[in-house]
Amino acid sequence: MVSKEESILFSAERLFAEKGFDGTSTREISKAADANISLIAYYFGSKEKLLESIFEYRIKESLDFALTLMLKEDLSAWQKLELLIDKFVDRVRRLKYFYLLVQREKLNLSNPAIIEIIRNYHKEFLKIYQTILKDGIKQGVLKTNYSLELIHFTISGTLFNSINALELKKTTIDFTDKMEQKYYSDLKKHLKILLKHLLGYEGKI
Amino acid sequence: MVSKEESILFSAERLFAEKGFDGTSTREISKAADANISLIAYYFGSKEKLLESIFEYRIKESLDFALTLMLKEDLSAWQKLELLIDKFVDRVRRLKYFYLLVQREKLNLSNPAIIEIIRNYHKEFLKIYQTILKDGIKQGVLKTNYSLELIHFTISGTLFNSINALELKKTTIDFTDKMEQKYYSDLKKHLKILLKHLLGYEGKI
DNA sequence: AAATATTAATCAAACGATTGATTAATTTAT
DNA sequence: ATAAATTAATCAATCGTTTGATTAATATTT
Repeated sequence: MVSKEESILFSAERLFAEKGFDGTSTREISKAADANISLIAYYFGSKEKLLESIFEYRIKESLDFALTLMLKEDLSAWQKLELLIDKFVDRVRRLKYFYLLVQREKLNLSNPAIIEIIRNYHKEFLKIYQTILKDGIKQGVLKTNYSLELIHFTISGTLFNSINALELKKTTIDFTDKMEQKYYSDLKKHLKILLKHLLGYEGKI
Repeated sequence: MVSKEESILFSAERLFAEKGFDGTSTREISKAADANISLIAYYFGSKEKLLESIFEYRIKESLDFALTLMLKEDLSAWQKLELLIDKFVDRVRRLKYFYLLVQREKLNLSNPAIIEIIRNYHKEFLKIYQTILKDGIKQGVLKTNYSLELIHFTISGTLFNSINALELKKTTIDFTDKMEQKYYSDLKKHLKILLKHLLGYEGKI
């Protein structure tokens, strides 16, 4: 059972992702959540704060997702990178509405609280690369002084473009589970190849 | 001198890019364009059709940009790819508002006419890669059977992420012309390195 | 050449509908 | 009985669009 509060949050997340913040009315949200319109103000304060609540909700679970990865000390630097790719792709796939929303807000820059969250999220990601990379160089398995920011732009850009394109394809072509599965495994492989080249890894993928 | 019609189109392009279609009111557009609000309906029919007009206007000049590149038969396949990168980056930089708008509409999928334009644009781009690649393989300078679509996702994803991030950085850091120049030349270099790896080019960049 | 008719461009004002938000009343749970 | 959750009704503000009128430029007729 989801509470009305959660129902509003999840419905808004999907609608904001699909139609944009300004393209979604509070009445639409309340209808989708099967909740009275005034409950938005009751639980979240306003439509704007509802959007911020969505980010806070999703970001919270996102932080330790990366941290737990770093603690797996039995893995090599390259194995960690592979795991990072796999987990990150799965996560974006699972939370596709939220990450659609993130992409939208990245273009918007209108809500300062959300800009700050995104900025921080970006910084955290670079830290993860940094840590793994340092280990990798010490282990002698990675050799590079490539710009981590450019690498991140390439990885996340490829990931989001691919997933968005898949959703677009789905509107005209009937994708079976098997086809979608292959699409995602091809994508993961491609991302690993990119990292391999950019970080100078010479082992097997 | 720009006509009122052009003034409306350019103002709307900038506002739609910065604040989104739904986040921009017709009154805002008319104010920015210094034109009466009713001129939107007079020249374009509606707010929605104004958006479509912006796409038609920009797409028109975009098509022959790619075609003229293909006609330069004195260049090697790799030189064509380098030129493609350079020109494309310059173009996105010059028309940053329009390409912001394109990114927004890629997430939206609500206007069928615009979806079709974007879909077609994507297809044209793949054709360009295809043609250059075929030449490159024949010339023996490129060797690959890599997915052209994944390559395009990587190139355009990196490009857009980088440019968006630059705009975000500008809101806090004071970027000089020199710094921005370096940012873009680093980006071009990075995109060429990506292509080099993915297409199996072994010459100098 | 002068008078008339037609068109294109622009305007202020108003339209009905929808927006996010709030109120006060009511139901439900503790 | 008190507090928390939910509701229907209502608010002022803004939305995209349309209206009828006016001006200036162009085309047609006399």
